[in-house]
Amino acid sequence: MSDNQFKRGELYSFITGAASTAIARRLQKNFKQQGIDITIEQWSVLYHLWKQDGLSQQELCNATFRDKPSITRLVDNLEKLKLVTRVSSKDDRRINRIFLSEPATMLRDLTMDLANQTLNEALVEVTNEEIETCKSVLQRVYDNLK
Amino acid sequence: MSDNQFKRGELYSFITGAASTAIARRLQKNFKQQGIDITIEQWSVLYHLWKQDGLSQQELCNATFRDKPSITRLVDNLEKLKLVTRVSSKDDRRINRIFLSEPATMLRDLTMDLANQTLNEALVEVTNEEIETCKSVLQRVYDNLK
DNA sequence: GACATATAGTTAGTTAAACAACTATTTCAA
DNA sequence: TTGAAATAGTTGTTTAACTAACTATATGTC
Repeated sequence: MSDNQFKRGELYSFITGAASTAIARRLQKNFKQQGIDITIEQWSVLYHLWKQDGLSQQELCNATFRDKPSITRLVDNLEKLKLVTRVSSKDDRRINRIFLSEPATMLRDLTMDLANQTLNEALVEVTNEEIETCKSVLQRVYDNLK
Repeated sequence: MSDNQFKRGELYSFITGAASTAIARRLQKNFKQQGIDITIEQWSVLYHLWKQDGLSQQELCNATFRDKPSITRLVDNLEKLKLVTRVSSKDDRRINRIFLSEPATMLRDLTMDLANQTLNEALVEVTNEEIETCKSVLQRVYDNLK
């Protein structure tokens, strides 16, 4: 294996996403400690609905980088939990708009606080400048591949 | 929602791991195009065995950040594909050592090349200095949470 | 030596991701 | 206006992650 390959090999963590996995696991643990029984994936859907309620499933696909079957099943499970409801659009009956329930609305502030707290735990000893660099690089990586 | 929370909200991508997900998807696609029918998760196990053959399942857990059931099933599937074999240790019969098969050994160079190629696609327009910063930050994040 | 404890791995159940194949509805063009 | 193509969503199948509960083996202490 060439030196070049060896050096690249150190980028293994870029592929595995160890850091984001660790953050997601910690956030899940922090949710659980507060008695909040939703998955991080479900939370990520709620996150976008808190920003704008009534998104279609396709819009949720785009927002969360998930495919349509994934969103179908996440919405299925969120409906079972009575956190959202599907409402078929009158204008275009192919479209389901997803609306937050009262209990889901109430989860917003607490879970956002827990997300901030988790990020603070994660970013100890990381400067704002470094964070900006990471955000910028991760965005470029995403754009390069999409 | 306070300004502070709004700013933090932009760190959403740190939680979702959109960039590493995108890299993994692209690598999977590149494998498939070359007729290589293994998952990225299976590849990540082989990756560590290529560095050191005969690791125990527990050592694979540590190396890949996975829990024991996940490794049990990944090794199950790799065995079905005839890419590895479990060998019970004589010294300590609780331990399985996992050894690469001949076909798995042959996959090494091709898949490493594809991983490098995928990272090159991902890191277009990213400087070496930025990469170093990201690696360092992601490592600190991981260490902060483990 | 015996028993408590720790360690290595497996099994079961739920949730999620990826892919392919499918239905229903809308759009658009001949 | 009709029929092809595009769009929105669902279903089925396989693989994987996480938790909890489990078995088997080893360790260490009294």
